[in-house]
Amino acid sequence: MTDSDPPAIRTRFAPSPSGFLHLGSARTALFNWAYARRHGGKLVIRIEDTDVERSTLESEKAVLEGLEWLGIDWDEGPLRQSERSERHLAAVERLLSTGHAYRCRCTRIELEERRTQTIAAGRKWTYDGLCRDLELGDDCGPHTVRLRLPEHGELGWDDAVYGPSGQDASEIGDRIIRRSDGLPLYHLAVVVDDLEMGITHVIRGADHHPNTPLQIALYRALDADPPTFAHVPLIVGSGGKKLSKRRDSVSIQDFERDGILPDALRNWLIRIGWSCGDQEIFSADEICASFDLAAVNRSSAQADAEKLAWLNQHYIKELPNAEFVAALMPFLSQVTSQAVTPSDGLSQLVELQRERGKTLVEIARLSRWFVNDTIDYEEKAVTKHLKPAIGPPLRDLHDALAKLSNWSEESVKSCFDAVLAQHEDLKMGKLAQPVRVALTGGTVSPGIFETLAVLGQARSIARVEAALDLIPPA
RNA sequence: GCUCCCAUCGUCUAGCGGUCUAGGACGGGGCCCUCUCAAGGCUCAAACACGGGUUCGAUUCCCGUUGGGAGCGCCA
Repeated sequence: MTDSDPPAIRTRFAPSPSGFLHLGSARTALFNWAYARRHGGKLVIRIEDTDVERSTLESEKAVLEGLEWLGIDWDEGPLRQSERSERHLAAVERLLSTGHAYRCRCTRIELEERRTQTIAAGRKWTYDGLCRDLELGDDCGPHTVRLRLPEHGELGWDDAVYGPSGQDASEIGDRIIRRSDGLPLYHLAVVVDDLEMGITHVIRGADHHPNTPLQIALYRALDADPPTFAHVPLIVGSGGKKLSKRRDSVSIQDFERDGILPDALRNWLIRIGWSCGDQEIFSADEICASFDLAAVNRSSAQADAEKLAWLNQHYIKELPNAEFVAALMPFLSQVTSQAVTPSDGLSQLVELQRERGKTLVEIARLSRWFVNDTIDYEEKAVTKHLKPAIGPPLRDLHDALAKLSNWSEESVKSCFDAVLAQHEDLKMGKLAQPVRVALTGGTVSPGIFETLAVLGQARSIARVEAALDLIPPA
């Protein structure tokens, strides 16, 4: 590599491990991943776990598993920010020695007092600089360290999404970068980490946009070039309000539990705040081939569950049979107390149910009649369709079905044809629904011949027989 | 309160001064198909927040209003 080569692209995803992978974080991760993949770069994972109160190993695991489930793979990490505090502190010392930072003795209570006064006077609070020129040494007692900002001057950058952005240094004020207990603060840690990890593109939520001027100042004080920043619009809930844990599904695990396919969720997320012509369906490869920061929107977007459902059904319809059966298995187990095992019948059933449900949960629910030997009859269905008049034709159908020596959609259909011919006033609909109730307990199922075929002769006949007994006497 | 950001159908979006009687998708309505439910096909309704400029011409550029959002910690 020569000096003129552009540096290889390195993006990062830096979640704080708060118990689960949040929807918004997941999309940020996806954008970082897509951008790195698109440009042959690397994605680095860094766990921002300096908040010991909230950070646990389990929650870190949950976040990582969420990424894997979504199909997001990374090249380096996970690194832990908590293990890098020496590097952060070294940077503070450097800043101190170059005069870009100074020690501050102001206490929390003093600060709080001055802040409330300023705000009461209707002014924005920035540090008033009391310790700024005191040139306090390390022996000055309990103290924090503050970054020394220029009095004035634009702290600007060209955001890859928002375009030219920035704020005047006077709006920021001298901010604390090392706490009085000696621990580094977030903004300092982030800048040092991104710098030392060689991150070229910081793609993160737009909630960080207002924090960026401070970080620009930090890069300058550290005598380093800032990376490219790209702030992506926030995902909001219905009504444009903040996503709430109560109202909305906010954790990736929620979607998995609700029977959403990872391909569908990934497709849904990538299209929130980003588009590529009229294309709606994006495979992982297509995302990697076409994702572009310049096409990212600037306004926050609502998460639309209906669109996700549609995408999910689309991917359900495309899933290879074996994968579909495997994906459905745990959901089937939830709707029956019987053991569910893969079988030819199950493989066939799944083909019939593909287009009848939008989630795995829904498809499992629609398939209860197949995996359960005991039928839950819907009372309304029974009283409506199992009436005395249907007794004789149903009996005839039963007998015809019982005589069949080869069991198939075609042979079963011939039995229906025969019964219909025998009973002149009987229409297909009048016969099919009672049979459907007999087989499934309800009024909803795939085509009646297909349902019979997949259920098999023995089970079908037994169920029709049982239904015959449910018909009240005339 | 202060600073910053955002603003096209209900929702996600296309549009980068004339191509806009504003396109696509989800959702909604209707029709067709039909043994139920779906799926599928066809079809309809639905938006440039408002007010000023700039311009021969604004959805597109500028300013303001309104509405939303974010940030203002010895949290991350």
